[in-house]
Amino acid sequence: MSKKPSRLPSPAAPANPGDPLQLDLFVPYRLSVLSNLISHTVATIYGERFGLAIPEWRVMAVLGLAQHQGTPMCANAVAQRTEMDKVQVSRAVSRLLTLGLLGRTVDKADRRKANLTLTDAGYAVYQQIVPLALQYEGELLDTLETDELMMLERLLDKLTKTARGLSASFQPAETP
Amino acid sequence: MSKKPSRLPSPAAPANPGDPLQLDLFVPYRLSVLSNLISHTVATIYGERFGLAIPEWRVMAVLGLAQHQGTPMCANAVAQRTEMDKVQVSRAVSRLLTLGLLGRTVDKADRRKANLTLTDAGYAVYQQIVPLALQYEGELLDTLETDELMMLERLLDKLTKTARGLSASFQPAETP
DNA sequence: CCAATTTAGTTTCACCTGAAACTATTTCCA
DNA sequence: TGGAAATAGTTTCAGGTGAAACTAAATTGG
Repeated sequence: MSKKPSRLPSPAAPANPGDPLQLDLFVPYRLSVLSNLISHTVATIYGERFGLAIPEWRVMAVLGLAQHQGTPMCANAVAQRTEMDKVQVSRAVSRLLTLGLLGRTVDKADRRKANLTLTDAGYAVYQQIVPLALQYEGELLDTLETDELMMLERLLDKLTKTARGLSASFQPAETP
Repeated sequence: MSKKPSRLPSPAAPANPGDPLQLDLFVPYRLSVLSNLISHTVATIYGERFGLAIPEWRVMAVLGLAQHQGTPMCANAVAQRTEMDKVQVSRAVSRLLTLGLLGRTVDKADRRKANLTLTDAGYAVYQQIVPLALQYEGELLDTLETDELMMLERLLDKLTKTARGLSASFQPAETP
């Protein structure tokens, strides 16, 4: 008849005033536990075998793809692509430079920018990590049926979009 | 004919050697972005209005429920319930004690333990936060259809279970 | 019984992290 | 032009965090 009863079988939500909240039914909490669990495992894999932390791996991941496509990237572009902030990228890049996995060349046209590329050593590491990462993802998703996998994709997209909206609406934004 | 082609429409997974990995199709990465986005917003809400960080709120959440059920809890039980480690719990508890939101009484029978309870002030804060938390969750999930919501539940459970298994298998476990 | 082990919880240490301040360069526009 | 504002990237600072060491109490078994 009407639209939809605004989440009837709702997760944690009795939503009657005075009702308690059960943490392990609370979606933000559950997502956080899941995400931390995965990140921890993945960090262990990268860390033990390659001495890389997740931010470093992410930088390499986007640069590896850029390399593949022949498009050099500057730190700022990496930051946008990875959704990390520029401080994190700056630090990850400097560690990767020290490790000799990255090269940096100041842009001729705009000397504030520097193009980042994987060195041969960096690309070799990249080519070792990619299959490991995909293998982990594969094992994680292996118990899901095809329809569940499709829905997971869809849910990640929808929730991320909604969460972005809520983030913006809760952090009022400055009006200078 | 056979089981299932082992994730055909797989997310990030071309899985052919040499193929690149596209970060924004990689499920662990996407989950991390989503979870961070949500945690950040939620932390802002709790932080601005109550001066509480997420670990503190989690401790209060489980103690609030325990209170509701008349079951007092010690720090260790809180740690298990929240999936935080005991260090984190210890710190959160001591901050909450300082804020006067928690009371602690050393257990008569086992003087290593201490029962933790929300003070009246703590319970008052708890009762203010719960609706805010549920409201945030509600808004986050509001765009989902009923079937999507049910699938979300199921996916969180399945993935968490699988991730736990993978975590164990990647961190060999000690054999003393 | 009492030494060895286990358990509850705290402290230490070394590192990570985000926000804000800062430098260097470029762009904008009066 | 040339000074104000914007942009790329780094550094600083003030916490937060986990692993490991530590304290205190309780349990175990010889």
